Amino acid sequence: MNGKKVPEGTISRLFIYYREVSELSSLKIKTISSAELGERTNLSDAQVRKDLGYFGQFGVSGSGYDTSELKKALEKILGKDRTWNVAVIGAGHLGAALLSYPGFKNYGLEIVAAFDSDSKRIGKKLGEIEVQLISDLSKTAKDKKIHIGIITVPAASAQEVAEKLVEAGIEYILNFAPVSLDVPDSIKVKDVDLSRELETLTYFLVNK
Amino acid sequence: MNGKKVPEGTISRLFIYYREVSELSSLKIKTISSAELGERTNLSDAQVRKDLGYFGQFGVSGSGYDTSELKKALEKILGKDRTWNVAVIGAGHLGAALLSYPGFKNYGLEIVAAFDSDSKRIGKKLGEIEVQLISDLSKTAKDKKIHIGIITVPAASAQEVAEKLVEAGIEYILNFAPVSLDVPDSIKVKDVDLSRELETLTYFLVNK
DNA sequence: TAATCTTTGTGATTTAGTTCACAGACTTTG
DNA sequence: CAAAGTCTGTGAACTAAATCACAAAGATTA
Ligand SMILES: NC(=O)c1ccc[n+]([C@@H]2O[C@H](COP(=O)([O-])OP(=O)(O)OC[C@H]3O[C@@H](n4cnc5c(N)ncnc54)[C@H](O)[C@@H]3O)[C@@H](O)[C@H]2O)c1
Ligand SMILES: NC(=O)c1ccc[n+]([C@@H]2O[C@H](COP(=O)([O-])OP(=O)(O)OC[C@H]3O[C@@H](n4cnc5c(N)ncnc54)[C@H](O)[C@@H]3O)[C@@H](O)[C@H]2O)c1
Repeated sequence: MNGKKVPEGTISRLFIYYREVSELSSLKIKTISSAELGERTNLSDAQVRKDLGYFGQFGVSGSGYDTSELKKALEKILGKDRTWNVAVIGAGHLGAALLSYPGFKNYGLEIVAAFDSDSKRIGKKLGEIEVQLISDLSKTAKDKKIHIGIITVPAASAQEVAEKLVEAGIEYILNFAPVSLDVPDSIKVKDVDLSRELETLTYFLVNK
Repeated sequence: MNGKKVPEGTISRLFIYYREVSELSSLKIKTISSAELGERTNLSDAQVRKDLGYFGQFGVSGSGYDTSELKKALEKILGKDRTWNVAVIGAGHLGAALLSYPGFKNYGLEIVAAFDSDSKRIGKKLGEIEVQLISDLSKTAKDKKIHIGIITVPAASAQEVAEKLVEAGIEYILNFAPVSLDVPDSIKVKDVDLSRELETLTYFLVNK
């Protein structure tokens, strides 16, 4: 990697390239050009090359990228050699959908715990995970080495839950509640605001 | 609105401002400055002013924005005076979570139909919606004036479903499947790639 | 009503990210 | 093996978006 700052968009796209070359490699397709890879991912050839360029030189002039080598290189860059433990807070509809999704494992993500405040839900199994009382969060987070917390509680409880996650030592939060969370700078939060994604579409529907 | 092109990020943030001033207005808080509004939404005061500036002048020097007036102005800008009909394709875990979410209504979004290809699911009620066979899509889309389609089918079926949505005359797609969809330029697609959101977080976990 | 304070609206500046474009590396063809 | 063709890697140019910074408008104070 050269010294330059890597845009977050680049990181996100590397995961797309990774999926694509994994597929290609398993199909025994040996090489691919940046143009073809861009074609398959709806990105430009220049974008593909520039993104990879932040981390080194992986291609061969005149032929392109060796799929299995690029796959290996991306695994190293992206920390794909290990699994990340995740906790879901809020075992409602959305939490249940996430807990039942087997696909995360393929991406090196493992949901290892689920929490709720509603005593009626405690002890129930969702997927392979038994729902625990939210007060166990701190202890379980440490025991199970949980790195990421997903907030799927109602908006009104989200800030409170975020604070509990911070207290439990979790530094990365994926937040599905439609509120702006207030957390220390050291904590990275990503918001997934589904209503807003849809609403934004409607604007373009009106103004096209 | 002045003639300049409005960034998509601005549109998305307007919905955040809208939520906030709705809340403030209902709390009988009469005015708010860009600095305070920014504080509450984790955005800068300059960002707030610039975003609103694309659409006109809504503030008063020295005191700020009148919450109920700004709310009304945003309603107009954002097309909040009407409801948008939405269809969910794929009545599995994620589709079920979306169908059971009552919150969309508050945002002017109404899920009016759900489709699946699995005959075991047809006829079942999820929330208030009965799951229909995917072959009914085209007719129902027209009858119910559906504008937006949400894809919650497995990755392998997503492209096929996207084509059916296009065929049914739907122009806006929210895609949850982790694949790049190939659709005509006139169709607007937004991807919500949950695995990738989480994976992107793990990169920063490794490289901090 | 004058002086002071607050806050907007917006050009100018800065920062970030994408696309261009081409020299040079490697491959293929005849 | 030389000529033509392909494709990478990367500065340079461009585009988009965020932040700055301040004049002007209005509010507040005394
Ligand atoms: N379901 C959707 O499709 C959808 C769509 C858009 C946004 N969201 C957002 O996602 C979040 C979850 O939605 P949902 O449909 O799963 O809601 P839900 O009501 O089905 O589930 C919420 C769960 O959180 C639990 N909970 C409440 N307070 C808690 C606390 N303090 N600690 C621990 N658990 C607590 C509840 O007991 C419940 O089980 C909400 O913020 C919602 O706005 C959901
Ligand atoms: N559940 C999650 O938390 C989660 C997380 C990340 C990504 N996703 C993605 O979201 C999508 C849906 O996930 P899910 O967990 O709800 O899956 P699921 O298997 O529970 O549901 C998929 C549904 O789609 C239906 N289906 C399949 N092919 C179809 C077709 N051609 N036409 C109509 N219906 C069809 C199936 O019958 C099934 O009911 C997948 O692409 C998945 O990768 C889900």
